[in-house]
Amino acid sequence: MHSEPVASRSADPRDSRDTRESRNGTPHLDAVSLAIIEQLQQDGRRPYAAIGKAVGLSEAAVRQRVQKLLDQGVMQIVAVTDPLTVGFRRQAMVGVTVEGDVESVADALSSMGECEYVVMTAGSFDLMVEIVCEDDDHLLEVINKRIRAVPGVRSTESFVYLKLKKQTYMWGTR
Amino acid sequence: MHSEPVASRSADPRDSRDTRESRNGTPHLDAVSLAIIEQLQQDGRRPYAAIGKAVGLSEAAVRQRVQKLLDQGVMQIVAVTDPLTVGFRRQAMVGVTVEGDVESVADALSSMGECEYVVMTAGSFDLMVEIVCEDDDHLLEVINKRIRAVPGVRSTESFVYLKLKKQTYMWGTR
DNA sequence: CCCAAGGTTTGCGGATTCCGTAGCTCTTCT
DNA sequence: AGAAGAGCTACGGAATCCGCAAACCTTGGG
Repeated sequence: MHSEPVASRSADPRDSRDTRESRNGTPHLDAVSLAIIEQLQQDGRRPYAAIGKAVGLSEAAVRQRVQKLLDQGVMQIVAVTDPLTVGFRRQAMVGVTVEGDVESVADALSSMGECEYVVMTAGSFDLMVEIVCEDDDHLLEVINKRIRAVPGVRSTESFVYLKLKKQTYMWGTR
Repeated sequence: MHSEPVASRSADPRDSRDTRESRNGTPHLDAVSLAIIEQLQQDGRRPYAAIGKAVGLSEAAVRQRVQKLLDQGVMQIVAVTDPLTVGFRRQAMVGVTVEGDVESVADALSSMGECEYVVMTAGSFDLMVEIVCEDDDHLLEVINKRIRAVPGVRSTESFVYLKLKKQTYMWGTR
C-alpha cells in the first residue's frame, strides 16, 4: 500500500477549511474529509492513526473529524449484509406513483420499519422503496395494506428479490 | 442500556455450533452471530468486549466470529453516506429486461464500477441496478453505451434519483 | 495594524482495546 | 477409546482510543 497522503492532490490549503453549507443544507465536505470517508469505506474499523497517515493528519484530528461526520449524519459506520443470508426471506423493490405531495408520502413510508431504503425519483415512478420482510405474508401485508393505505399513493409495482448479486460502497475509491 | 445477554433467548447450546450450509451455499448463522451482527449494525466500531457483554461471549470469541463473518463475506463493516452529499451528482435505479441467461447479464453489470447494487428480481424487470455517477454525461454513457451494449439486455428503464429520504441497516433490531 | 474570538490541529499520558496464542471442552469420526 | 477439529476462555504485550491543554490559523472588528 502507498504511504503517500491521498489528500496531497489538493494543493490549496483553503480546501481544508471550507465549511460552507450547500443549497440542500448538507455540509460541504473538503478533500481531507472525503479521503477519510474513502478510507472508512474500505474498512470501517481502520485505526485512526492509519487513516491519519493516509490522509496527512494526526490521529486526534482524524478522530475528531470522524466524530463530527457521524454527529452531522453525513456518514455512518455499520455492518451490512445480504438480508437473505440472515433470515429475512422476502425482499422487494417497490415503485410508487403519487398524487399530490410526494415528499409527505416519502416521509410516511420512511417511518415504516420494513422500508429500509426510500428515494424520490424522476421517471414512471415517483418513489422507489426497498422492503425487507420475514416472509410472504409479511411482505403482502406491508405492500397491500400499509403502503397502499398511505394517502396520496396512487399505485405500486413490486419487484420481488430473487438474488442479490452485488452490493458495494466503494464509489469513493474510483 | 441493558446488560442482559441478547442471545439468552436461545436456551439450546447446540444452536451455537450449527454451521451447516443452506441450499444456496451461504453459511448458516446461529443466534449468537445474528446478535453480533445486530450490535455492529448499530455501531460498526463498537469494541469487541462490549459486544461480548451484550451477546454473552468473551472478547476473543467475538473477535474470532467477526473475523470469520468478514472472511466469509457474510458481513462487511463500512462507512456509508448519501453519495449526493459527497459529490456524486447523478444516481439512478435502472430496471433491466433480459433475453436469455439473466445471471450472466447480472455478472456483466456487476463488473462495472458504476453499478453499486445489482439484484435479480421477479416482475416486469429481470434486474434492478443502482448506478452512481459523477454527472449527467457520465450517467448517460453508462446507461446508453455500456449497459445496453451487454449481450442479452433487451431494454432498460431509468429512474433518476432526486432525493434520498431513508437509508438504514437496522433490520436486525426489529 | 493589532488583537480578540472561534474553529482546527497537534502532542501528550492514561485507560482501554486489540491481537496472538496456549490450553480446555465438546463433538465427530474411525 | 483415541485422534482430529472447531470453538471458547484466559492472559499478557502491543497498539489504539480518548480527553485535554496548548499551539495554530483564519476572520472580523476596532
